[in-house]
Amino acid sequence: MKHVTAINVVTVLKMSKSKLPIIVFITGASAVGKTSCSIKFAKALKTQIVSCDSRQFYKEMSIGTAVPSDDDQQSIKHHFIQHISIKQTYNPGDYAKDALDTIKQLHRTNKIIILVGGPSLYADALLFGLHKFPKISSETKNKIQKLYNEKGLAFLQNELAVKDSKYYSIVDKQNPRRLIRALEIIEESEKPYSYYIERDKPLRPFRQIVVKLELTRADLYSKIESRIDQMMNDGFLREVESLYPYRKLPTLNTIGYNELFDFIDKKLTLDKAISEIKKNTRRFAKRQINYLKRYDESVCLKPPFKIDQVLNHILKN
RNA sequence: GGUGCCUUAGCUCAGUUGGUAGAGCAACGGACUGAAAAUCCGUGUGUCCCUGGUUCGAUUCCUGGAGGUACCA
Repeated sequence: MKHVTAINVVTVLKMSKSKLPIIVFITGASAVGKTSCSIKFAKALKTQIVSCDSRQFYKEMSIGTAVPSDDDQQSIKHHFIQHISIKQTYNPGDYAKDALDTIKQLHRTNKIIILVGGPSLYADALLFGLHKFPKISSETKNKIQKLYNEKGLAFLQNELAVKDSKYYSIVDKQNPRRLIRALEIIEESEKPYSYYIERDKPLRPFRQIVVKLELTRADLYSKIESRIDQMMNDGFLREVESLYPYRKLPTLNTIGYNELFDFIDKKLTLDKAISEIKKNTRRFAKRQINYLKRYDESVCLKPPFKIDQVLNHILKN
């Protein structure tokens, strides 16, 4: 196999058949080593990093979300790290719009941009686009939420079955979030949810290379444990205490923060809270690994996560 | 050393009046188009400590071991 090193990146790009600029999406489970890998690759490619980590967006959260260190952020320019407040509402659609603007700018000077973050709806929204949906007013949100609170899941199921039987046949009927979302769209626009998802998705002006970082389950779990111990040493509890007044905000419904709020409320001992954080992070990692399976066109890397394979992939396709 | 009790899933334990077993937690698998570190769904993974006996059949009853535990010495 032809050996490609970072030194001839320029050559690789010239040889690449595709004229489109490229996004290399570095992803994988929690604690797999995405941050350090992305910095390493960004240095090799002399480019910048866009984050799609939905918890590193927030100014007020840093220890529990493992944001890149100041040194790392100084050595490589990062975008969408701690750019908004937990008091703002922000969703994958907002992010995709913002990030698309930034990426268009960056692609003027860099043919390759690094995107980094766990696999998620935020990453999907940016990389592959979401369908265009109407904006939901807070009145509609409150109305549907109230219906659910007062009349229950079965009522939502019946509503959706009547108003959008097509989507009803494929939706997860036990999941209130899905039903609420669809009913919000219907309420707001008087068109069925399925109408929107049948239309074409917006095209993206770049080529996506998905790079999955992989560790054995045992290695991943032990990295998760030691990372959480490190967070506690770094003062994670103080960070959570400072956010206690905002604990009801949806954004703070997050692994780590939840369990430490319970400790502050004396519902858990500190040891129990920490072991719960570890357990919930393991489960989260499993969900992420599951989600990764949808990216069938991808490059899988095992430690030490070298860039060669990625460059070869760009060359070959 | 003696006596009692215990030994069943990764852990804590239930149970089978003899027909090869089930809860909680953990674990594992999956879904997911604007709350996504969220939300939702599914799965029992087992030399029932070992040994011999009784029995058509023993994880269950009996013999003898082993390990644990409590009390007495």
